[in-house]
Amino acid sequence: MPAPLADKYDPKLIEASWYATWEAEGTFHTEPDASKPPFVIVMPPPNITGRAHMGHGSTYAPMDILTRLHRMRGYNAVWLPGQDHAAIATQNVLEKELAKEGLTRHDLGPEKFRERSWQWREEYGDIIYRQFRGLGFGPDWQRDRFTLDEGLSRAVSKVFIDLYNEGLIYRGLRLVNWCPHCESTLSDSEVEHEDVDGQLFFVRYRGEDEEDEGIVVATTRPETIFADVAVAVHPDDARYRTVAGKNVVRPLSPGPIPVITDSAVEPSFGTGALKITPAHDQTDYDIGERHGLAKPSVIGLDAKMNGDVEPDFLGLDRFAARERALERLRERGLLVRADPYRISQATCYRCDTVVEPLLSLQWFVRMKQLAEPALEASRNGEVAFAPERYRRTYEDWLLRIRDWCISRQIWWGHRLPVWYCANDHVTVAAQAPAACTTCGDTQFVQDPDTLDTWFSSALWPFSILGWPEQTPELKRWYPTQVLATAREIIFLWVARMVMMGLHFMGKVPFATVIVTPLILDEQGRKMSKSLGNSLDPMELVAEYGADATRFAIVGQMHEGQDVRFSVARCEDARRFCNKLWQAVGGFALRTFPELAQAREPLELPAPSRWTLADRWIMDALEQTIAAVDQAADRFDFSAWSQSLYSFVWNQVCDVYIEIAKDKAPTRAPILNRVLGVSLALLHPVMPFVSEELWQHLPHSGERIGNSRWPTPDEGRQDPQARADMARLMELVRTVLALRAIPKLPYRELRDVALSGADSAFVDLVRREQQIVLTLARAPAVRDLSNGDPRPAHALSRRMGQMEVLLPVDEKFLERERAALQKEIERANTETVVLERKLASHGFLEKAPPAVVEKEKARLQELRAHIAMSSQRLSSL
RNA sequence: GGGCGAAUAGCUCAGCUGGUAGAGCACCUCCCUUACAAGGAGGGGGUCACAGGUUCGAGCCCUGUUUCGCCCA
Repeated sequence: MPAPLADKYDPKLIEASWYATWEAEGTFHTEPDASKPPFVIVMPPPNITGRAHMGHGSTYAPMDILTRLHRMRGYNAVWLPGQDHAAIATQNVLEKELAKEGLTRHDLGPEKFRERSWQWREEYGDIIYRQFRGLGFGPDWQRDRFTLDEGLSRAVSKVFIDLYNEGLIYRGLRLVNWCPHCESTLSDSEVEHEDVDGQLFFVRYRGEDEEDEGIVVATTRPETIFADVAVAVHPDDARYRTVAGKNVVRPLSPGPIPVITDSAVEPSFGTGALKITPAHDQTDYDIGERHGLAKPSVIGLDAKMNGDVEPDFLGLDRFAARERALERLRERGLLVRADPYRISQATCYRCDTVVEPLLSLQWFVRMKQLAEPALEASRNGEVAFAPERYRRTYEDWLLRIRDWCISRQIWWGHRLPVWYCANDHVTVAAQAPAACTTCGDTQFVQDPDTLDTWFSSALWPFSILGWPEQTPELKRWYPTQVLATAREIIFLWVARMVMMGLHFMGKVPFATVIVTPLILDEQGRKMSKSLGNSLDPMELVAEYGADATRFAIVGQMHEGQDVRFSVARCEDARRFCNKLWQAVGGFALRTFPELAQAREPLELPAPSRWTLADRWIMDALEQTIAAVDQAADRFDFSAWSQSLYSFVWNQVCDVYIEIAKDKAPTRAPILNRVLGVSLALLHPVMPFVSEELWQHLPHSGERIGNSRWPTPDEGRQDPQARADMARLMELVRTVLALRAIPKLPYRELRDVALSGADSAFVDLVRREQQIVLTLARAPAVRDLSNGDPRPAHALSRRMGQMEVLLPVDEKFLERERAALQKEIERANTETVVLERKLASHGFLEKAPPAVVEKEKARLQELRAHIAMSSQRLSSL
């Protein structure tokens, strides 16, 4: 037996110790088991430099919840953890560390830098895992993998080689996104676009003839004029018909360049004339290709000016060069004007540096052929999205997909399995070949570049399972069932996993992608370091406990809708934990010794012996089971949490427990069942408090996490009990509302009288008197229909056809007048509306008869109500 | 510029296939009633963003507009 339950709920006393117990017992560990259906989730690998943030709450908590749920449902459930070497992120973090020592990574060189990276991982890589434990996340830690592990590296190498041999990977000179700070290429998906205030400059390109005014071109990047090879206009643009085909003079590094026509030019932008700089802009590159133009470059990898520029520009930073270029144009009288303009600026997703498009020889994956099956898999439903709308986001991207630049000039990561001989012939192989097949040379240099981290991430769902080895895990657990992820990586990660999964495994890697919401601050803004509005989930855990933190986050996750988060949610969630704690420990265990002593669940008495309250709470439990079970299937974590919150609080605590204070013999076993099932339904969401309380109640099995998930059974519903109880509760609420009249002393109440009640209700009240008396805290309830005199002074309120009376001292009646007045007013306005409705021919003829009848009955009732209340009022 | 989402009580959000609106928090009043003051009871508060339309009837369906957010270009 566990130690007695503490009087007060304190998450610190239970969470860490339960986590340690579960981990030691191997609760989260699973072997492939063919006797059960699999339920597998691969964890989006956090960066080794990562720290838990609220996004982990919204993304990882659902995975933890679903894994725990399916374990309880009897699945072979496993959540596979792992970490990502996150090359660019790690490099950025390490460089900051090195800077503290006054060093750059170049002082160390690649070898030492890689050592430092591994060392860093050893020291700090575990931090986020500890945080995950603190949040109660339970992946199968024994299966932890790292993207740079030997096995996963082999998978990466094999995929590269296979794709190369299939002609799907190639090396080419292309315009790539270059981050001057990271000193590496970036794929299109790693570039972020942000609108910033800038200027649009109008620059004159004179004609070759001195007299010729030439053409005015609008540009945001005058420093690239040196690399202009043409000016382009739209072929249908009447303004430029005469200039097209002639030459104009480049205003910096003066020289003749042609005016060409291309339909890609947008005539409404600027002057409708575009300067063409193929080496520094993607659109220009495409136009240049079409017209066979040269691609001179004037910006280097260090983002400084080079190449064919005017001498004083050499070595100048690109932004300084912009200023000087403007100055120069002004001097030459060629700057026509400058307009304020919103520039869509491309920045590096890891360091925010403005990205420079540069011409470079890099490695690419040919995407079209890989994208097609991935598109088809979505269209035919092999992979589904929740919410469904993200299917289009995914498909649209695949439709417009471009080749993926995968070589990075980062030092930490998977080296390209590419070898160059002395004559620069390429061999793609895991190991350096003995001799070059082209020239027979035997000296090889491995390509110094590494692969985009997302390249290895794309293989995660099968590399993590041991591929290319045919492991039992791979056979049993691929494809997985669910992936949960933030929407910003649908392209970076999800789509690429689908492509690679289909290509190498022949099956989509997961059946359903849950796209989790953004956690916003109270004002609906994205949490960010620069705004300083981020919440640290670990601080929330310290303050409110992991259960409350999880409940607070997940309790708002409704159909993928973004979540405005405030700590008030945590407070509310913690109150709920406390409420549960008190219900189980403070009430049930203390009131019923058999609950504190029994080992096995108390046997439920035969339903024939259940009281109305028993039947009612069991019916409510049944409805809750159904609601939660369905919510879980829809990934509606909000409905899941809210159903339990209101069931436990409003039905179990506010009503059933009050009634159970009579200690009738059925109460203990019913409470045992109701609380036990509630805790089980709650366990995936709030693992700790549910386990602790469950252990103290009679239960079967060792751990709540391995107990059976409650399943709905319509046969156990009891609509009669539900209806009877609803009527009694209405009476209770009416009485309570009456006695809440200010200044009415609590003990003033003598009894409750009913006037005009129907006999069925009188019977019900007589039978279940105790419920009314307990909940309304009234000494007695009596029916006046058999001639009892009406009390001389009473507060009264109508309830349906009848009237509820509370005899009180005359002095309390003053309030009654106002209350009645108000009631009559309300009833009158409603009557007017109803009368109008019932006078309408359209309504009578076209509305369903049932609706018409209902409204008629309602009107009748209202009229009676008004009559009675008016009478009361005048008699006062 | 394209796509998607949101707009309902002071705040955060529910409201399933159309039948005149709900919860939690906050606020006000009362109550330390023997599980819980991290509690209990009651109460006030909403022309459901705006304008049209469909319908007997619209928070819900259709069209347009505005504002905010996210993604893509």
